[in-house]
Amino acid sequence: MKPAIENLSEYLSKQGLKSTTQRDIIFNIFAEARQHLSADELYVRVKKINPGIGYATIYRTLRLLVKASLATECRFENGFTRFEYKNTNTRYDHLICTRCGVIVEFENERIEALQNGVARENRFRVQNHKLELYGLCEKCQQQKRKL
Amino acid sequence: MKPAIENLSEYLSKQGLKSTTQRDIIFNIFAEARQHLSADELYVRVKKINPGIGYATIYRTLRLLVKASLATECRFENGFTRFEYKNTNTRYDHLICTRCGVIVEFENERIEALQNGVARENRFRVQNHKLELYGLCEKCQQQKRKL
DNA sequence: TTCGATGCAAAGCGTTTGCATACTG
DNA sequence: CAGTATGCAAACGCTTTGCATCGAA
Repeated sequence: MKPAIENLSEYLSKQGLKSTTQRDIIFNIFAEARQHLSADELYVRVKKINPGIGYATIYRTLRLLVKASLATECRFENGFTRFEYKNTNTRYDHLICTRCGVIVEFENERIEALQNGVARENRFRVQNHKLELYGLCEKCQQQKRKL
Repeated sequence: MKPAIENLSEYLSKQGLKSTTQRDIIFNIFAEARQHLSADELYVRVKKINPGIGYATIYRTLRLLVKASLATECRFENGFTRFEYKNTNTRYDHLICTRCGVIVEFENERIEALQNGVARENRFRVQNHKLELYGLCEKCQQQKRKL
């Protein structure tokens, strides 16, 4: 895992890439959201600020952010893909409610230690991992009981 | 988790659905493969036995198998989707080589116990989970060293 | 004989790309 | 000024669907 570069322009100048209004807008909205966004959700929000920005730029910028380690792409079950702003507080494991879609991040170092053990037994060198627990959040459990 | 129905015709008759040559061929090839197959890989294999079968039938049958709890759909990172034959030996956790794509299944009850603990703390009721460790398998680590 | 299942082709969806234009460094 | 970034629309890959026909019960 490379350390995240905290700001975009640093990455851009290091790579000889250009800083543009669009990239700034997209990155700011994305970073401020502090939640998992789909490309489309991001597009809608960006449009409100600058309606001229196209879908392609959203996707291109998201890929750029992933390369810059400023974002992570998560493909959940049911086909939905979300992007997540990545900073030092980002957790890589998720609880996902299959009813309302709420996502809770968590981290558990004992689980991670066991994962590393499993990898070692299989002579794998782990680069990254993904742990997702699908189920019902508290609210949805209650609502389901009422039905 | 519902218990897997070991054979397809049992499920079909229970649901008032029809048993067809196509479903039999697809299911047999799928079950015999005993490995993760993409819809396309399955299609190619099925074509060899009965070239008349169309893509749509593959997809429709796969969805049927998932409903029947005879298959699981796994969406891995990098966008590839695989279907996995589900029987009592099926493990739900995977080690995935990011270089050659090999998939190793594993199971670790200590990890699962910790997962349940995390869910409980967050008042989630877990329905199913997904644990994927991405990295390099032994062979690919060695090959990379040579380059 | 009825109603589900099939094959084909077309549509759908989310994402990527080619190209001419606009802008940054 | 050179070369990257943009917006648009078209292309893309994978999956689903509409429809006429076929076949199992």
